[in-house]
Amino acid sequence: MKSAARALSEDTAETGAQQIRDAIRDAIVERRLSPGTKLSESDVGNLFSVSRTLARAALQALSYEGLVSVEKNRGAFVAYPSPDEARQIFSARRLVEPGILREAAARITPADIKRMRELLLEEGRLMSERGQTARRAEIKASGDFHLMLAAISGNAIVQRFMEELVARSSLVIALYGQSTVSSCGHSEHGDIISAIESNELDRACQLMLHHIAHIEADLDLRERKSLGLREAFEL
Amino acid sequence: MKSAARALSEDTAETGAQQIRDAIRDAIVERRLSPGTKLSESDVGNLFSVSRTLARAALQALSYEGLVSVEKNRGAFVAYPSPDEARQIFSARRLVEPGILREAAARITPADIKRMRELLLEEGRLMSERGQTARRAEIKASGDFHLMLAAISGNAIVQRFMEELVARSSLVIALYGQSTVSSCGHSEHGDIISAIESNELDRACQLMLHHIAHIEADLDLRERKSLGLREAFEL
DNA sequence: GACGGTCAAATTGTATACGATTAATTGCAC
DNA sequence: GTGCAATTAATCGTATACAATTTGACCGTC
Repeated sequence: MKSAARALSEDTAETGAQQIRDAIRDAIVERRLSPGTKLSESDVGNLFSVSRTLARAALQALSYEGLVSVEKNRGAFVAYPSPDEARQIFSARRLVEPGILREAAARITPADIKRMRELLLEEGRLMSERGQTARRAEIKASGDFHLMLAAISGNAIVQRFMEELVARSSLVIALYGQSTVSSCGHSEHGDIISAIESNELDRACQLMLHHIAHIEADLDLRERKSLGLREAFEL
Repeated sequence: MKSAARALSEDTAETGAQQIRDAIRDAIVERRLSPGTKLSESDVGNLFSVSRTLARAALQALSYEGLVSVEKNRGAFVAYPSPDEARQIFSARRLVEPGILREAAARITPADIKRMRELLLEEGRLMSERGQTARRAEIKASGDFHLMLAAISGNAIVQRFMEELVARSSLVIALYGQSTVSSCGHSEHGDIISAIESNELDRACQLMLHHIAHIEADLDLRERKSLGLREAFEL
């Protein structure tokens, strides 16, 4: 759907920096790049065969999305969200997603529901598969559920906001997630769709809030300071 | 409060591009720059005595906030939100602001209330004054009310989102606003504070929604398509 | 005189170059 | 051998330079 949105606006293809940005973002969201990894401008540039100018632009863009943090005169790193940031991310999701759900439910079409069910199926299929590739695809699919709702809501601004929140959630889960299993309770997605379909709006919102709480509950957000040397050895 | 937030993070002062970005943003929000105005990279660079590199970075940053639109190979322009975009902006505000209000109410301190009351006083004072300078200050103060609530909510992510929404709202009002008077019904701000103070949370939310609806109602969002050539001449 | 195409001016897209800041390594003194 | 200081290497911050694209003008032709 992203390519479609890009196609219709034609020259929104813009500059090559966008492609690099998207590539790096995907790598971060799919957790091929770990939080804290240094992203040197030269390295990024060489990797994509462009100058530092474009690499820098891409990194700047990612910093606006909160996926990388650039420190003055030090460089860019894959963001390493603090426990507090993590809480804020999920707090923001609890704030926004019920509203998105209501908007989406008001505009959803049978075709949309069909596509969402297909996405769910794909998600389930990936869940049962083995291997890193499947795991990464699953991570993406699980986020796509929430993004698709945002897309259906028809509000591009809120949609972009959700894209940021979902991406950053992935980082948080990578850092603080405990269970090895999927980031999202898969069945909960299906329940939400069903509730929407049967017009039980309030219940759908409740399910959504529970779903988010469920994800957050799987995190271990204890403040393990970046280098707790003392405790790391003196235990 | 912005300078305070910047001061404590110290080297978040970052690059000179940030300053340029802020300066242009202020100019847009205070409506010294009209929607559609071209922002040539060279001109911006010369104006601030920096190279095109920094000017470009600043414009890119503003485009992420939706305040300027950069068209490939054509340049950057102060954003000219379409009626549909305008509706999305206010729809997003209706979606987010009640939640912000609830969060803020849960954490607000007497000191916060005092500061907000001071802001309200300042707002009222500016409202009675004459002149462009006062008008611009009033615009800013009226937005600051909503931003302060977001700040009190303690969620930096939601806060940033609100900053974007408020800034873009200013653009929309500049374009489609009808009444010459202030962008926001001033008294409504006071009512909201009072409701929060007396712990009437639901009523505060209702007031907020009405307030937003009130702003939107003052707009003339008839589709005057940028170049409705046909209708413009064939009538 | 109107239409079409070619050319020139201006502006953006990208790359490279240079200065500044930070981090690391080496060397020296203790 | 340890700790500090100065130097070196690497990386970022910014400016400049060149290539590509667009825009408006000029000119010839119909």
